Amino acid sequence: MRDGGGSCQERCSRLWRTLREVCDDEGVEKTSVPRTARQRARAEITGEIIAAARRQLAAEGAPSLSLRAVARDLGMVSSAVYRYVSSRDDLLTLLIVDAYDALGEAVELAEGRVGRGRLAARFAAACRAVREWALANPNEYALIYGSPVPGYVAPESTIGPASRVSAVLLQVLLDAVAADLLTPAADGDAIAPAAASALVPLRAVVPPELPPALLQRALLVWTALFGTVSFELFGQLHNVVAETPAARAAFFDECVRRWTAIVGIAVPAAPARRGQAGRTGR
Amino acid sequence: MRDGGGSCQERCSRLWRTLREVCDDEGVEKTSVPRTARQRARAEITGEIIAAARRQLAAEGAPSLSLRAVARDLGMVSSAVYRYVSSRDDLLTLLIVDAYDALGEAVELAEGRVGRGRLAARFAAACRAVREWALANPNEYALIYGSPVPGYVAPESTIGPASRVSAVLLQVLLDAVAADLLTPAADGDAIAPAAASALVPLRAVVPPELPPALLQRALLVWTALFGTVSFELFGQLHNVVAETPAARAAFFDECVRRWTAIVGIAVPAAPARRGQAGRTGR
DNA sequence: TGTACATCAGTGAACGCGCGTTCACTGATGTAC
DNA sequence: TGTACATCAGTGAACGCGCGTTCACTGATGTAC
Repeated sequence: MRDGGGSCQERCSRLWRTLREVCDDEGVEKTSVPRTARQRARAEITGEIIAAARRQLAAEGAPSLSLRAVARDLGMVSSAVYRYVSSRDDLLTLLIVDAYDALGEAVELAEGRVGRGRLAARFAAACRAVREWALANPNEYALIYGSPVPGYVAPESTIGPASRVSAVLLQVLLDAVAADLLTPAADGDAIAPAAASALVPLRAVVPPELPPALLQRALLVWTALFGTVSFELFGQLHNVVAETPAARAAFFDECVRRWTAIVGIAVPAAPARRGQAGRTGR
Repeated sequence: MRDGGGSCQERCSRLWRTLREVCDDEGVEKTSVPRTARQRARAEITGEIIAAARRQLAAEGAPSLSLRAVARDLGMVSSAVYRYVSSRDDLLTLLIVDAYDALGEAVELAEGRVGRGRLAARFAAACRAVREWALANPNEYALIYGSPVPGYVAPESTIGPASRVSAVLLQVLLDAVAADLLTPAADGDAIAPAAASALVPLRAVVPPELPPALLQRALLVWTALFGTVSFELFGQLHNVVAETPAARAAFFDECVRRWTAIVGIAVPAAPARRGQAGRTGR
C-alpha cells in the first residue's frame, strides 16, 4: 500500500478531512503496529500482493489482471493468494483505492508546493498533476476513470479516496471565496432551479460558502479536466492535437488557462508560461 | 450494419463530407447491390453476425465479447464465423465503426431537426443527442469513448466515422461565424503560440474561417461534453448530482447552457427550458 | 441445356491455453495451562 | 520452562469453464465449356 496521505497533516485541506469523516464511518481497519511475526509477515505479503498486482495492471491493463498471474509473480501457488484476498473483485477494489490514493496524493503534493495566496497557480498545479499522474500511470487511470468493469460494483471504501482530487480543487475555490478573489461570471451565472436542486448531494458535503452557481462552474471544470485527460490518454486527440509531448502539454496548459477563467479565478497577467509543463511553481 | 447516414444528403454537413473525403482514401469496399444468392446470403449473415455481436455487447460489455458466443447466438459452429470475420479484433473494429456511425447519425438527425438559424438550439440538440445515445447504449459508448481495449489498435477505417459528431459541432460553429453570431470571449481569447501550433492537425482538416482561438474554445467544449457524459455513465457523479433522471438531465442542460456561452454562441433570453430533456425543438 | 470442375459455407473435432475457486493436506507459528 | 492444542500460511491437485484459432472434411452453389 502506498502511504496514502498520512504525512500531509498540516497541508491537507480541511475539506478533505471533512469528506473523510463523512465517508469513513466504516471500513477503517485500525492499522496498529503489528506485533507477532505472523502479523508482520501477513502485512508484508499483503503489500507484496498489491505491488505485484499493480505491476501487472501497469503492464497488461485491468481486463487481464488475474489472481493466478499475481501468485505466479510472487512464486506462490494460486490458492495461497486467497489467504490474503477473498476474490478477484476484492483485489480490484484494493487497486482502485490504491490508485485513487496515489492520484490524490500526487495532486495534494503538487498543489501544496504552491504559495497559498497564488490561487490560479494552485489550481493549475492541481490540474497538471492530474494529467501527469495519468500519463505516468495510464492503466491505473483507466481503472478508475475509464469504463467500469462489467459486473464489478465499487464498495463504499472507494468513495473516500475518490474524492481527494475534488477536495483539493474545491479547497482552492473556498480559499478564493474567502479571499474575495473570485470574479463572478458577467452573465449567465444564475443557475436554473432544477439544476440547483440536482446538486443537493454535493451541497450536503460542501461548505455553504460555495453557492450552487459556483458549484456548477466547478463541476463543469471538473468534468472538463478529466474529459481532456481521458481524451488524451484514450487516443481521442489523434489527428486533432499534434502528438508530441510538447504540443500536448501546450494544449493542456491552454485548457487550464481557460478553465481558470471559467471557474472565476483571476488569471495573472503573463499570457502563458512556456516550456516544460512539469513545473508547478513560478 | 446500420445504414450509416446515406439518407441525409442535403442536411449532412459540408464539413463531414470534407472529412469523409480526407479519410476515405482506402477501405471503402463498394457495397454494390449483391447479385448471386451466395453474395446475398453472405451480406445477410454478415449483418446477423454484427447484430448478434451488438446484442452481446449491449448485454455483457466489450470485455466479454467473444466470437464463440456470437456463433452460439446464431446457431453456428464457432469456426464458421471465420468465413465472415477474420479475428476477434476484426469484429471489434466492425462494432466500433458501427457505434461511431450510430452515434453520429443520432446527433446529425437531432441537430438536423432544428431550424438552421437557431444556432444555440442546434448546438444544444447535438449535445443532448450525444448524452441520450450514450444513456441508451452505454456499452457501445464505453467501447468508443471508454478505456481502450489493451492490445487492440484501431485501424484507419474508424477515424472517418469517429469524426461525425465533431463535424456536426464544428458545422454549427462555422454557420455561426458565417452569420456573424459568435460573441468573442471578452478577454483571454488570445491563444498561446505553442497552443496554436499544437492544433495544426485539426486546422489541416477544418476551414480557415475557424481561427485557432475559436478551435481551442471548441475543443474545450468538446472534451467537456464527452467528459460529462462519461462521468455520468461511468458513475463518477455518484454522490455529486442526484441520481434521478430528471436531476441528471437538469444538470446536463445547465452544462449545455454554459458550454454554449463558452463557445461563444449567443444564448437566447429564456433562462432554461424546463421539463423533459428529450425535446430538441422549441 | 448438360456436364465437369471450382468455389465457398458450414461442420466437428481438436489444440493449447488461462482463468477463479475449492478442498484436503502439511508443517510452522502462536497460545494456554 | 515445557507440553498440548489451536491457529494459520502455503501446497498441490482438481473441477469446470470459456476462449481464439486451425484443419481436414462434406455438401451445396456457381461457372465454363
